[in-house]
Amino acid sequence: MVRTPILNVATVRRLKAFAWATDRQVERLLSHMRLQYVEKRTVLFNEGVPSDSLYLLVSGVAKLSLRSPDDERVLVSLVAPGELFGITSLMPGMHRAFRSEAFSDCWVGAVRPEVFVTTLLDCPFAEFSAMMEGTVGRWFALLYRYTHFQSSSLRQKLALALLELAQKFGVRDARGTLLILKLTHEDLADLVGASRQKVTEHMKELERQQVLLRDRRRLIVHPDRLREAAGLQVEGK
Amino acid sequence: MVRTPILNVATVRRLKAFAWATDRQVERLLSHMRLQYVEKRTVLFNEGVPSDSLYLLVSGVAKLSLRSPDDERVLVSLVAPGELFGITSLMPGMHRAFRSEAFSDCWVGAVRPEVFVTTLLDCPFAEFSAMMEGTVGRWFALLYRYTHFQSSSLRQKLALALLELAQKFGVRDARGTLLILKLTHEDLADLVGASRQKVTEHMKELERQQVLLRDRRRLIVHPDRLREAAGLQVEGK
DNA sequence: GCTTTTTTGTCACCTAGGTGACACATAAAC
DNA sequence: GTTTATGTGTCACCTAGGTGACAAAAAAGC
Repeated sequence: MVRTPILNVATVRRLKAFAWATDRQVERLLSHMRLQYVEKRTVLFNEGVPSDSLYLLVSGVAKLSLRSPDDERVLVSLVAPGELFGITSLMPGMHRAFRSEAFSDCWVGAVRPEVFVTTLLDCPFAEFSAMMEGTVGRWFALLYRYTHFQSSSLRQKLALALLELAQKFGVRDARGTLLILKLTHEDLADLVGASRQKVTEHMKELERQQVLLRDRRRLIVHPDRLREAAGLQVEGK
Repeated sequence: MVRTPILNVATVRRLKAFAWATDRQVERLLSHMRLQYVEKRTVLFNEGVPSDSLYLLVSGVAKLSLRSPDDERVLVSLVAPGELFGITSLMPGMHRAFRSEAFSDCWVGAVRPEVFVTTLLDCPFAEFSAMMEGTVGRWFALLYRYTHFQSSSLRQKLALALLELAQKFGVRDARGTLLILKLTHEDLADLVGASRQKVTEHMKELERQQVLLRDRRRLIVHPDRLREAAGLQVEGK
């Protein structure tokens, strides 16, 4: 039998969670928190699903992971007691970036993000989350790219990087998506952490396969074919 | 001669910046924004320095990069017009994570983060930034680890991962920092994106070098020696 | 236009780390 | 305790990608 832990202001302070909040705020927050026991290996949420809860790890160890293009599991992070996780819930309409599961038996507290924000910050949730999205959202994209780089071949990294660039710097064009910046192979190499020579080889190969072409020093990519050529699943935005 | 761009509400809308803000707010924000021309290759800020400004890229392309353990430059991201960057300034006392420089000639608008937050959100800056730190701060640590993984040897990745774990799960002990979780070599391998076998080899080697030891299935690491053994600079927190 | 510098394309060669295989140690299950 | 499953240590071998070198092509300077 498992003993339910007591979750009060003192416990929260010991966990060093919400360090910046007043006792009053913490109390109010706790009254809205559902405490749950999660057995080792149980999945709390999967990547890609809508995110409607914010979690506080009370005890045990949780794990964040993702599935790479070739179906390997990448362990992104281990979560320690006192940490908040499931942070995508603070951004409107954002889906979970990682899968979360219990690495050991855990006690987890869940709150609705609106409650979290309004009790700790006294500002409308919608405004706060728009702000988050507008500022930190970018970093997410970065984190996304880097975590997916782990366990990818150079070819896939290149594809991922080009897709990101197409999204940021691309304009539609009769032949595909034109990147409005002049990139050398060396720039690309620095971006994906590879040598210039290998990047040249792969770029040539990609041109041969018609997934991209060059007009002087400007790249034109074909996102769908690129995703396909790299063996990434073709996903709707 | 370079023509100074006009920065008004219409321009901001076209750039799709601050999409969530009202015209009134944008106007107020712009009145506090210093517009500056940054010539290609000019460094706007370096990693590690205190961060006191938030930037909006108005035109051109900016670049975020960092110096890896073995002194290579990692290109972390290219910034497109309309993007905010220098986001560390939204977290109290946080230093810049990346170097930022102009990838092409740029026009950049700078604001003080307090002004940014208070005009767009109507909530005290200190509260907002504490909140940011408490929620998103964790991701930064992740992004930090992953960007530094780029261009590191397995040995260094392992060291980086163990240091992070020591910080999260470590308790001081006569012999060093004891990690209060049971990790298999396979877990570590998943964490750094390597094969189990090679992780075993490197762990053995690290034990031989006395930078870590094992008590049953618990690790005890010596952070300073670990940093040294991996050729990471020993930096003050 | 011509010259100089930067970028591209392609070699041949080398190394870090992946893979499979298997023996041994440790821990969990009963 | 015994059995079974899970982790560890260490091979020999293979492959993706790094390195250096150099010629051809493009850009940039002038």
